[in-house]
Amino acid sequence: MRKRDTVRRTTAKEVAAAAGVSKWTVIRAFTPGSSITEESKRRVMEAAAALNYSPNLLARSLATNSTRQVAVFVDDFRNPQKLPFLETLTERLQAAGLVVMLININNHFDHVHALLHADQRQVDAVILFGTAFRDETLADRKLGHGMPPMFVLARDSQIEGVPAVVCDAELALREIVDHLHEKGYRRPGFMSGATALSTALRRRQHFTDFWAEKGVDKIELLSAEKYSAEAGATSVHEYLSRTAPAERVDVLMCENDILALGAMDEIRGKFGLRVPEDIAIVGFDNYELGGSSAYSLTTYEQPRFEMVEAIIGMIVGTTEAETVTLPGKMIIRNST
Amino acid sequence: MRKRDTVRRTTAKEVAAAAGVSKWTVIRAFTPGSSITEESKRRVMEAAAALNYSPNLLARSLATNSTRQVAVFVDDFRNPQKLPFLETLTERLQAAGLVVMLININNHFDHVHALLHADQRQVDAVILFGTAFRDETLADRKLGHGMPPMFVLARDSQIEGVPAVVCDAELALREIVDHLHEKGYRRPGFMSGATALSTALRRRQHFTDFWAEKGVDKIELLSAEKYSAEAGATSVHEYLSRTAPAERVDVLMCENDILALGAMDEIRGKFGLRVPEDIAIVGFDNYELGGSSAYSLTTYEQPRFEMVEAIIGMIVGTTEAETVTLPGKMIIRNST
DNA sequence: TTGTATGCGTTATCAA
DNA sequence: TTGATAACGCATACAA
Repeated sequence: MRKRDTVRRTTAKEVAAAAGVSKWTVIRAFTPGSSITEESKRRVMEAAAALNYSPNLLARSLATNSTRQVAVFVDDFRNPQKLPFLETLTERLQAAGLVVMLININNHFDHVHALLHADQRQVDAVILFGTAFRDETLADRKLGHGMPPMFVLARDSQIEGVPAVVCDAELALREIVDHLHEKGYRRPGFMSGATALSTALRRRQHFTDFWAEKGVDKIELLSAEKYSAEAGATSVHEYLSRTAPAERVDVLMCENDILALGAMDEIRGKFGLRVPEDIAIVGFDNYELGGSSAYSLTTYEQPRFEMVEAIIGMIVGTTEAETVTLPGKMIIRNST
Repeated sequence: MRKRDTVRRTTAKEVAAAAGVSKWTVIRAFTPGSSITEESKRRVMEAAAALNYSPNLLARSLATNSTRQVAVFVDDFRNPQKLPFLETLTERLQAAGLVVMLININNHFDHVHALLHADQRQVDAVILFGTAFRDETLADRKLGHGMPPMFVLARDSQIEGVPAVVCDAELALREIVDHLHEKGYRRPGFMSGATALSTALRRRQHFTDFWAEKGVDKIELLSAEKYSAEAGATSVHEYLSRTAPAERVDVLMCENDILALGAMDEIRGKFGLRVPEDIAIVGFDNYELGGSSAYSLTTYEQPRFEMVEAIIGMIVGTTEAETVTLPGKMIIRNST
């Protein structure tokens, strides 16, 4: 590992010597609200400026037992929706004096390893911001005690004592189904990404339930296995290939925008069908490109800012955190 | 700030007591290559497992003067290309035993603040992975000494002593211009995102130079100011509105895919023109969605894996790092 | 208000 | 090989 310049960081001790006070007075000058005379503070600050001193956060963390670092676990970098969320997360956390450790959860470094590692680094909190976490492994009792507080973002949490911040799926699906029904669609289909996930199952269940309320019991279920444009295309390709035109769905709801865009490409490009005349498409997330005239995708926007604020409130809050469900916004465009 | 469970992490001292050895022996058991008997190690490891001990990385960092944390500065979350790069970066850094601190550079927290902060946290290195850094401010002498080593990813570096890893722009633009010329285009345009950036200027310069070599001296220059689909659309809209059809470019090269996709939407959607028949489009980055049949965008792919490996090599390397230029790959699709 | 002693949990160095 | 002493830079508690 390359070494930083030989110049060491100046310490409180050195500033103290320069200012002619004890090092504890230097500490006080840098501790808001501590008792110190104006004169002492001024002299310390002058010496500090001259020596280019600033407190060593590492040492502070060791002494205070708080790093002001938050680990964010991500496992799904294919979903471009992650990016605006990461932007908002980092921005708001930084504003709160916290900094993000971005942890890539994958086969080589799974969430159990990651959690152990985050604990070793003494992070103040862990945000689970992925799709494919298996709740059971995190609920493992070995991990139960002494670990940093965990929170789930944009997904359900089945883990005891681990609250989540989610977009209200029931409300979202109700609005979507209402809209589709009103538009006259009657043969709905649902494409899910990861069928093993409780969040995915829940959305699908709401979709089915609300259609049932309207007297539509037959829901075509497609499974893309993953969340990518390619997976969406493959899944719809397989479906259209094996289904006679008269039997096909008239509207396909995809679990997220990326699946929807992939499906749309395949439907129009490879099969020469029209959207929404032959098959209408609905996504979820309101990814920027879905709004382009090339797609004009009807979708549902998660309340990103509110969600991020909520999870930060949980992290910096002092009271016991509880799962929060926030309403999103229906975005109707030309694909339905 | 919420406190972690009252259960404190077990320390080497406690393990030592349980195993009946001194705490230094415990440390040795966890230090590969240190001299310790098999028997001692076994007893320590047993006690450690029973007590659920693992070394505190914070304390280690303070003692060794190395945090094994790398700060990554990002200022441009609109470009989806950031996501795969972040994925590769985190994955490869983690494999090297390093972890990413993701820093959002914006108006409230500029790169000078961020650098000072990263220094306070004693990060082992800083990766500049944005578009709009102003080189001058980072070259400021106040920041010159004692700061962590800095490296620039996917952009030129004008900063003395700060090496960069970039995709070979000269090669890329040569291949692109060759391709376009071969296809018969003769009235080229270039849309840049941020005209103030040296990297942007360089690409444009190569584009102009290579066309000049082929006897084409007139290059239409568009400026989108920012890097977003919307900015690309607005820019091309303004251009087409003020330019008579006969005067228009026959091919428009955009500085990145997002600009290109935005421009393409506008050209086809609002102006009813065909791509590539009326205007051909070229992007840069090979963003996944550009490959969809809705766009089928001709573009240029940066050698992401090689670039990441190169920058990690610089970080963990012992010899003086020098700017590395790597060849990318031309991706020809139907938009040209 | 200011200075002193002690602790945070490791690593580095030396002596046994 | 093992134990002991010092150091990393700051914060907390207490005494002056």
